[in-house]
Amino acid sequence: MGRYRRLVKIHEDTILPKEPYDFKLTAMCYASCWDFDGKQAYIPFYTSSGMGCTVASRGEEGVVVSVYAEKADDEFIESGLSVAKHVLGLDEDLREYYKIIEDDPLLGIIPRKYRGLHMRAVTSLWEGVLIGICQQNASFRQGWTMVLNLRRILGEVLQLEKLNVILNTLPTPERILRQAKKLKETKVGYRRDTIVNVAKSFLKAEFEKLEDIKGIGQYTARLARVLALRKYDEFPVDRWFSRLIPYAYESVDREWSRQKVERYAEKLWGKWRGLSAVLITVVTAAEPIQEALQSIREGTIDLMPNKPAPMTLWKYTKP
DNA sequence: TGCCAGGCGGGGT
DNA sequence: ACCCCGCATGGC
Repeated sequence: MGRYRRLVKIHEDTILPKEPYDFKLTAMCYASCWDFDGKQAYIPFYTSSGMGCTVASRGEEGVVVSVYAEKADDEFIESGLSVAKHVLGLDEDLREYYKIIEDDPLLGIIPRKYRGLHMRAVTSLWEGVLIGICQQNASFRQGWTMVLNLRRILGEVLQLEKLNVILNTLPTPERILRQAKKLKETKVGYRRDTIVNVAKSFLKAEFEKLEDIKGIGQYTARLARVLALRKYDEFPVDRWFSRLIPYAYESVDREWSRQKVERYAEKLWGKWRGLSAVLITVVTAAEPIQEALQSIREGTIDLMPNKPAPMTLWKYTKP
């Protein structure tokens, strides 16, 4: 413990993203200070022979992608480039989706004012699940505090040579189990049992669907698949959406059932509904439900408020 | 202080 | 197929 992994630069490339594409907006989406610093996006990844990290920034002709790794090995280059494409959605074609949400009362602002914003994905299903568990029965603020604690206390520490950058990754299942006692310090509370159980299941790879694992229900499983696989054809329904969707789209001031929300989302956004779920949290700044309803009512929703939100988290976290 | 919050499973009906 | 409760933590 306490040791840094030093990574050196082994490759650089420029990738042309599919338009419409805005690098900065995408890189800052749900990014902490370890994921985006205002210019560069940092994307750590694992391979069978060690750790790597891709650093991406906007260049003249496209997105400049540098691969850092523990060894100069082609395996890292391949992984680093494909992880960057996936996480930043460089090959994702949003033209059809943007047409669908053009006149959407919440999401319409994206094709109009924030064109080129894609969801920033995570690198693995495991990471998606970990993030999902931290959101269970917690506010945006508390949930992300837990995620950042997991990284700070249990994560791997990477040092990128010559960049003077140090960043913490989410812990692997192995690290969770090896240091299960330290989980207490991360303030995940009773979610600790779930996290340990899920780590074991991932290590043994002994499940067909995420929902088969105790502690993972509809919401967490769907959110994990949206974030990690860009599997957008399911809507992760929670209490927050059950209040917000009827309020924003039908002026109904009471909660809908999960099934009603799911069917309504399918009608509005079709196979893109999972993406809509994430982007609705982005445009509403993921405020607690009462405040979110108030902002909608008063027409004051703001993507980039002067407080922690999906698009501003990177400014409000400290290493 | 004593609720309450982007879930979940278990145990009741 | 429902309803209800407790679970740990932080914020107000």
